[in-house]
Amino acid sequence: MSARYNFKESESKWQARWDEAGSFKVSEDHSRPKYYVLEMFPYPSGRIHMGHVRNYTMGDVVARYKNARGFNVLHPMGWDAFGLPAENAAMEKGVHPASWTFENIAVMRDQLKGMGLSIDWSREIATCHPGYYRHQQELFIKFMAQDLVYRKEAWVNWDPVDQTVLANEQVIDGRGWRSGAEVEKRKLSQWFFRITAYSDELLAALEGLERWPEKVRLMQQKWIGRSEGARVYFPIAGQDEKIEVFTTRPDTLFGASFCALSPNHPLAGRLAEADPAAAAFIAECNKMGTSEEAIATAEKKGFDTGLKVRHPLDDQWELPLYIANFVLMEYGTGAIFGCPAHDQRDLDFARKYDLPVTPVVLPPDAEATSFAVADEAYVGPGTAINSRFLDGLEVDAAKRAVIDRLAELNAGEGTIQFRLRDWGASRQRYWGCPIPVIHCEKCGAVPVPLEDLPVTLPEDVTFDKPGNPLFHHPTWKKVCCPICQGPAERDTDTMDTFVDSSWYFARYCSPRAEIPLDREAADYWLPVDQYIGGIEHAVLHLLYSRFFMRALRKCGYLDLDEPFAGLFTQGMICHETYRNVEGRWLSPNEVSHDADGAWVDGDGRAVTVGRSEKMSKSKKNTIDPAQIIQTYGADTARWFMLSDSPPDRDMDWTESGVEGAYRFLQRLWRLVQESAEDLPAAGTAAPGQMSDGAKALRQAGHKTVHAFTKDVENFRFNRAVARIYELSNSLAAFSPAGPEDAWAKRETLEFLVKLIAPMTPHLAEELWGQLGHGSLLVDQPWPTPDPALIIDEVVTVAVQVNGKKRAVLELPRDLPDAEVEAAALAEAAIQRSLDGKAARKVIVVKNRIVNVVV
RNA sequence: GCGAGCGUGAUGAAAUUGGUAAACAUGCUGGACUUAAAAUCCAGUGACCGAAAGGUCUUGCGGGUUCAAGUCCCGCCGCUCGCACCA
Repeated sequence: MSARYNFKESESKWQARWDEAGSFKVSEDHSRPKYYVLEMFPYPSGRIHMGHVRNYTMGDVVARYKNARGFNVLHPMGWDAFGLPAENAAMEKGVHPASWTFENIAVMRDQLKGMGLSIDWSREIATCHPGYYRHQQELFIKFMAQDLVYRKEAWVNWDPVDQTVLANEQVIDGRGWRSGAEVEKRKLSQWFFRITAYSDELLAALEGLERWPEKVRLMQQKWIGRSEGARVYFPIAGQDEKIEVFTTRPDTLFGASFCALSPNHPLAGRLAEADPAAAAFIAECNKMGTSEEAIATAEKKGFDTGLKVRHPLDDQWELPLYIANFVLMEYGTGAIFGCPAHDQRDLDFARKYDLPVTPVVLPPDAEATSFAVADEAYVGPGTAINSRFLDGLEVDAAKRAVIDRLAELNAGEGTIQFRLRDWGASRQRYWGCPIPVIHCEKCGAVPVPLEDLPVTLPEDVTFDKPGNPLFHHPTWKKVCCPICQGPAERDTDTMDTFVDSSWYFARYCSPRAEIPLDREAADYWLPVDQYIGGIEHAVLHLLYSRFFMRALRKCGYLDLDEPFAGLFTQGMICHETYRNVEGRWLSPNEVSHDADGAWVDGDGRAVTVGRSEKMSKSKKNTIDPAQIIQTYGADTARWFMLSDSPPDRDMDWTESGVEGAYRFLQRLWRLVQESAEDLPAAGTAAPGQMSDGAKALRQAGHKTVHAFTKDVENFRFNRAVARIYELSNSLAAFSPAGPEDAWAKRETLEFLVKLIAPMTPHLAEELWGQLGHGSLLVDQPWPTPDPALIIDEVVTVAVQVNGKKRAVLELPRDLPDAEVEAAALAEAAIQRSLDGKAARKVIVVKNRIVNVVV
């Protein structure tokens, strides 16, 4: 018997045992309820980071817990393996993206296995493998047939550094989400997923996602951005053309004083061809930055086209038509009507160009004769004024009335506008899923016949010039048209990597199937019961996946709307930051304490300690999990990850915290070592008599099982960990007075070991063996507390006088209120506080508190 | 600007959802063991007054509701995140 727990030996031993036993391999089993636990799959960057450790530890706790509860648990792992970094590595280091990626996967797979995760590795997938992406190509073709994928020429966000198109979701503050380069506008022919076909459904179904964080649902709701309003037509005076406008406030139509076009509006473009001044104005608008600063400070500017438009409800009424810098082509129709009295931007614009400001909504407490708008537009509720047939109507009624009238006159109609736009998914990159389409001059864009899939990536590519290596490849794109057999060209774009991650969770159900999804497997396992990952995917990945589910349904692959029934978003891992005297960032292992306890760098120079921030390479405040696992073991890393900080909150990684976790696990091991010999044999029946101390210990054990279980169910892992500390303190303080007491100790120790099993599985297996069991703990059921033992017979009741605690009483549980009151008033400390005064009122809260009011 | 969240000891945090504020841990202080250190074990640790018994104060700030407020309501202050010229 050694004096210390040898985690290295133990961890590899148990990992091998589980592997031999096939403990985590699962298949469809209709005799048991299923549970699908999934953590967001990693990008194979080369090494796992602390965020992975936290993510996969939490998922593993859920998976192992559900397994012990008798569920058939699917817990798979794979690789989000396409993407730009592989191409960057190819350019920088001259390695092929494929070999770079697969080498990274090999390293990271070993690292993850070292964590002791309960993963069914037989289901591993990599999105860059033809065995995966060939099915994605099939899906793409099926989507095309259902009109869920289409091609159009569009203004796109062009990242000049990465030389590729970005989706709107990937443009952050006018910059590429990956490169950080300022995004340009370009017009290109692109493939789009028709996500807007489901705008309404994606929005409405959010409500049913009860096990999703409110925050994420709200973000998606805003992103989809539904607004009700009207489309209104303004005929151009003297021409046979009309301007189409979207408004959410058709009730303010009689307050209109101008119309304005976006600089990118087709009509604006035509005007610019004839008018150099208009062209100059548009050029100026396009130059303006899209950064948040530029937008916030931008002045409203317009260019008077000289054209007039006629009011849709009064053809004698003409309004000036401007081109205005604040009108977006991407939203609505790219044209607006301006009602300055009730829209702040319109008001700013009207003041600058001296246009009329007519109030048409009267606030509830204002006088029609005196109400006027000065510098602030009125956007609140009220009744219509100066609005002819609408006068006197409330805003909502006025909206309905005006929409009816517009419809009668063929001058407009009620409509619903979404902010969400179709998902542009073409990328001018090599390391992605090739778009399975052939372009033929005669036949157009022709899908590759299914029997010709996969369209594989050529291996002989070069990365010596910017742009798309597939496009530069000498032969790859030259093919025959599948329809007319004439010369044709492959589409040389690849799919956005978010396509890969939009259905991988479904592929895990039948990872080796010859078809994209095996219907039976998908029906059994889906939806994912618990999905866990970072909040950064709140919109992109989670919205695309929800769309994909519906698209798959439409193509007949499965019959489900929502991919993720439960979602948990974890917090980030933070660490202190360090800078040397020159202000350069230093990593935690470049700094140390000197003799006086001050931080110094390797040369003994002073180091400035900054606040704790999200671990990042740029600030060099990362800790390598591999090093931690090497030094302290996987269980310590896992235990610390779950301790202290609530899982949805950011947590601080500290050396002392890890050491504390390590010491505790050692302590648990010693606790079992020291007790094991004196315990009755495993499985011995409960004795009749035991000491009060032993009874109290049993009670503590059963209560802990009860509370711990609830904590795990509710993702309160930090609280669960604290309960283990409490129970182990009780155990350490307990010394059995005889064999009956030792039985209680065994029961409690076994509870403890079973409870920690999902969190520190290797140590738990080891201790289970030490307690004399030959079975694998991973096959043991979750413990069940005795309901009789989780209720106290004696309760502690606080007694207050006027709300201030004056005494604490130990009373039998459920004592009648009158007796509790009598006991409280009889207490000396209470009598002293009352100081002879009579109680005016006594409030008794059962088993909890008494408040004496004087 | 709009929306959401948060604010509790030296620190990470608990608080049965309106009922004993600070569980558990880290750190720190003292002690035991040791030639010494580490490890381990024991005790203490919100602030103030007091020798003690005990008392007073305390959950960002100010009000309110209530027998009772960290928790509910109103108004400020601060921090974090998301969206942002969305008609």
